[in-house]
Amino acid sequence: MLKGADDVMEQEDSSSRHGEMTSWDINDIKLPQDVRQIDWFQEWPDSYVKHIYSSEDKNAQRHHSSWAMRNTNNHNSRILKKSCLGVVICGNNCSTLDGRKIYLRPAICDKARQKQQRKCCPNCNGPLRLLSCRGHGGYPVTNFWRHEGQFIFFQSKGAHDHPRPETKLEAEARRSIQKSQTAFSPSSPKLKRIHEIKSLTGAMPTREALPLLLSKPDAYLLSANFGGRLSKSSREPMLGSSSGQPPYPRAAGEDGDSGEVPTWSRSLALGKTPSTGRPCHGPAVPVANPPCAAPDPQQCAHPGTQLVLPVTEGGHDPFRPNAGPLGDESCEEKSLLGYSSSCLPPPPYPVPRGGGQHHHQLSAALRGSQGDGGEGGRHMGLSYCNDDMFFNLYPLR
DNA sequence: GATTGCGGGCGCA
DNA sequence: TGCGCCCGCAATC
Repeated sequence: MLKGADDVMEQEDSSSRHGEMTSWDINDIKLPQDVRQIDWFQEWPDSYVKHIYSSEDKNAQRHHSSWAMRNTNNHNSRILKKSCLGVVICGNNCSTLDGRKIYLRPAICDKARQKQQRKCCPNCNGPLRLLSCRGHGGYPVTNFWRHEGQFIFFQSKGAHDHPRPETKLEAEARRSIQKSQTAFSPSSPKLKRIHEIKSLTGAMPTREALPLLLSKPDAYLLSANFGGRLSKSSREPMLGSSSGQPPYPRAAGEDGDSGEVPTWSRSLALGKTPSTGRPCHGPAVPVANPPCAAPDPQQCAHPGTQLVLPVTEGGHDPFRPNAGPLGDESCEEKSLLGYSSSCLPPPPYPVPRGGGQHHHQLSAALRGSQGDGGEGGRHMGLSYCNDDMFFNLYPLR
């Protein structure tokens, strides 16, 4: 199935960019050991890419991916194979106030996933639907991990044909908040304060009130460090000790993968920053009045405290013509997300491939809501961001 | 409770 | 034989 195309793409990836560096296949009996450059850990590997990580890289050690990847038995104990589970979407195809879609992270465990699909959309209370990944010849994208000596070889086969789900940390945060919602009674002082603020601002507080509900605020900072560049483990690829000539990590995105915006930006976009700044008055996170076609919006358990994570940029270029079974949805999703509501300015650096789409989305956001979509309030622009946020965030880089 | 890794087993091409 | 997938188990978080 599409074997030929796969091979071509792999050839392109492997030979044209790094020469001998990636002229290997995960199934090779012998993998290169003369690695001079190792890669930053890629949180969103996509397409037919290969990476060589340091065996010291914690994320690589744990075979992390922000895609929801489940273990697949390939009957080869030397090569760990994982296949993509896709993304959980709202069956109502609802949008948040600022036009973002619901892209939940599928539970990895089968039972948990079934249980998850019985739950309702956190935004409109509609049914959830699993949008499975078919980016590899109609089958899920597969990732392969292989530990060889001081390196961890990674190979991805297939291009995700669905939006990015929320990251693991985001999913955990969402669960924490949902737990918090049930833990707090309506008369809870914290909830009361949230409602007060809401009544004052017309929008949910994000940076002040939400942390009160979060059980693990540190997780957000962790999330910010999950991305390659900021990851401690990635910043310290400790390979020089043995080779004498340290194989410095290649730049993210150089290998033709998603080259995504650093995770911190997404995390910050989620209102995950510590409450150091003033509240961002954008529709950054919560949805007070979900503009969805829910059967009965009042079914929402706690409409005022629903946290609808922007989840991902969603703008993942897989919104290509073959965007899968949800043709119409994918159309609409093209205009999604981006920085428009993230309280975060665009990265001041050229973003590679994957990031390019973010840049593109941002440009669209800056242009306003022209083009597709056109739903009111979808692109709220950067006026919602405050300058403090801007200047406080960039030093993080 | 959820995630992760492992391995047995089955069906298909 | 390779691949995709299901299932169960154990360890871990």
